[in-house]
Amino acid sequence: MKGFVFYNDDFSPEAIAESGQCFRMTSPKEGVTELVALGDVLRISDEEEGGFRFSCDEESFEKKWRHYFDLDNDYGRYREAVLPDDEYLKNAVSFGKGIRILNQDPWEMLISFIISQRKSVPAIRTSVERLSEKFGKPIESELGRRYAFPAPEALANASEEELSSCALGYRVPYVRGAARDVCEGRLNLSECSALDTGELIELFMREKGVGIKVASCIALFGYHRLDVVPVDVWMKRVIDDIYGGELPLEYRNYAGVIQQYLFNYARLVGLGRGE
DNA sequence: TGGCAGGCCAATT
DNA sequence: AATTGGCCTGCC
Repeated sequence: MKGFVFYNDDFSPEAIAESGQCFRMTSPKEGVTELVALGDVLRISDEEEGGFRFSCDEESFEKKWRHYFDLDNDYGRYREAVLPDDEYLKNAVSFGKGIRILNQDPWEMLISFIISQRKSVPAIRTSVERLSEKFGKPIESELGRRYAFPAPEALANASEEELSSCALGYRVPYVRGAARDVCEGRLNLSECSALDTGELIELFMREKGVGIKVASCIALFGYHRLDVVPVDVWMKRVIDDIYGGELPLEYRNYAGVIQQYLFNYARLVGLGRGE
């Protein structure tokens, strides 16, 4: 059987797919996860004894996917550093073991999270998928034909009608504006990786349709700024209801990771302490 | 079946 | 500086 088998007990593709940080990763059936990312298609299947079979060769795993899934980072140390009396977070990290913060493409994050406002996760998936089918480059794979996330030029040159047909609603001008800024050099997505986190967020907030929450998602998921906490309605509930208005300062250097465990747990399990 | 979605913008105090 | 209404439309 071809592919490359990887062993790690702190890696759960299915948990990542449901964790709300990515929109093109799904589990068609138990033990199988498929994704389109970085212009490529990948399938991950559970193997015996906690292994994962990646549908790629070892070289592409080492060069591409190891970094994409942040597999060299030890998430155990984050979970072990949970404060002893922080019961809710203890439950959250235990429940969310295997979640990682992906290293996704900043451009895809910019557009995906502009689209995400006032949308449910399934609705976001629908929009991103339609955009890709309409404007993305086809990728022939063993899973069939898939479509890469569209290039900036493709969205910058798209008509309003074409974009509207992807269920973007009032976000059409936001998406097109951001695409044009990237294409025409007003927003350089490579150069801004040199900025410090505050400047990075500030820069993205200059885009129409990008506020503090969306900019924070771009910083965390597109630039791997693990100290950034995107505060959406769920995180607001957690921060207010569980922590009385502020996350403990002890977690500040990796608060984005803690956020991901908390967000995931609150959304999938609930806000009650005992749950 | 209507209300709600992982917000943001612009107008108004 | 802080508050509030309006916004497209898919999904449960």
